[in-house]
Amino acid sequence: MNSSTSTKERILTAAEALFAQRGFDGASLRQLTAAAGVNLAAVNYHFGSKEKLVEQVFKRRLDALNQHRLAELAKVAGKPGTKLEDVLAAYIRPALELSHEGNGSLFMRVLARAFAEHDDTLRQFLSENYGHVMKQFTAEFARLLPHLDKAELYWRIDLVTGALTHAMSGFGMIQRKDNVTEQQHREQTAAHLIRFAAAGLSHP
Amino acid sequence: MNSSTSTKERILTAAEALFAQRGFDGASLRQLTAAAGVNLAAVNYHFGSKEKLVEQVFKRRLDALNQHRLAELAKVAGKPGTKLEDVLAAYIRPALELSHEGNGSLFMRVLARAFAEHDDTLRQFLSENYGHVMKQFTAEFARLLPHLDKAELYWRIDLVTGALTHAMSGFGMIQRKDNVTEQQHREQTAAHLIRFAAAGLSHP
DNA sequence: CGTATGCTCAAACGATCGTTTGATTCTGCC
DNA sequence: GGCAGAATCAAACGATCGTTTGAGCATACG
Repeated sequence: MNSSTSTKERILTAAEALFAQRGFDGASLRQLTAAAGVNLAAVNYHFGSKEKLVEQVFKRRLDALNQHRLAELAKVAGKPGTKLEDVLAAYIRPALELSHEGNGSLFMRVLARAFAEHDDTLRQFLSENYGHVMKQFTAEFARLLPHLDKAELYWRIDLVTGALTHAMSGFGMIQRKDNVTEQQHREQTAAHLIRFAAAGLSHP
Repeated sequence: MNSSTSTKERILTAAEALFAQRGFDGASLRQLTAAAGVNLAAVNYHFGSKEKLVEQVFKRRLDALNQHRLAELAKVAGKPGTKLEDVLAAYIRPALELSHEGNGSLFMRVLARAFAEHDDTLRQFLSENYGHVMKQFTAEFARLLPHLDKAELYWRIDLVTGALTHAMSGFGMIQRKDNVTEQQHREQTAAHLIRFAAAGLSHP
């Protein structure tokens, strides 16, 4: 049924890369299928439409991300010794580590782009996949920050998410230097982000 | 030469709104000119091309934003009594207040979208318009945070910018309630952001 | 008044888009 | 081997895109 990698998988990988570079509208199916080495009609045959393909590109990565995040959260949630930094690490590290799986760093740009596209159907799709994850994290944050009321906590988590999204997309001034590996850079980013977020979350 | 508002101005205003809703690629010149009440050919006549129009949409707002930011910074930079929150206010408030000028809130989405689009020419354009502003703010931050080395400071400013961009675009969980005006909501956002950023910037 | 200039307009151009079609090739099973 | 269904292919479809064209209208100046 498959060659070394299936047509479907090759399309998803090429789509992720091309969407990251050119955007969802900017990347045409002709560029996409050419990069994947498949026929133009393959996308509509396997996915039904370009829009469905976009959803699948997201689903493939977001399912893994959410699973990873919740697994890390489960290790520390509710435990007596848990620190704020531990929960932040469970929230932040899986997102940044997504770039370690093949071509995952491109997905970060896709994700950041999706946030900006502000497309309602896509936004709803993300909300459905993110909703229960955010709920669990918020509950644990609330446990560790009992002096904050709910509204105040929501504000601060939102700002943390903003900083994380920004850092994930790699748009900022901070660029990886040639003498550090991508993994080292990611760990630096995570460490900075966790300390920054912890200070921003817990200040009186 | 002009009607009540000139064709050029009507195009710019309609473009800003439509770009925010549909994106740069998603908004067609036919939708745009129809919304502006002008002829289809007017865009190419007055701006030369769609791409030039995009640049002008940015330039109109970014010039005002940079001017406003630098004016606020000049009030506090180098002064002995200046607090970190004062510099952050000069950095953050003009960005959020951009939404008070007509239809300015739509521009925030356009800006956030431009960050995500990652288009190199647009990125370079933003860098050229932002570069000297960031330099001046960074210098003042460095003065008030002498215990941070340059690399550490860059990291933290980058994260602040991420949180600001996120808050500006209004993508987060935090939505304006019906019982608060837009101005009140913007001031709440600014206050939260400044305190959050101050804690994240100045932590040991 | 005549004319030059700036602007607007309907119409068309070529290009590219996502999608569909129908024939062809590949694959697994009896 | 032969057949059924899945998969791939080249080709074309209609729609929409940004841009260009050339005629028509307005305004200002001699």
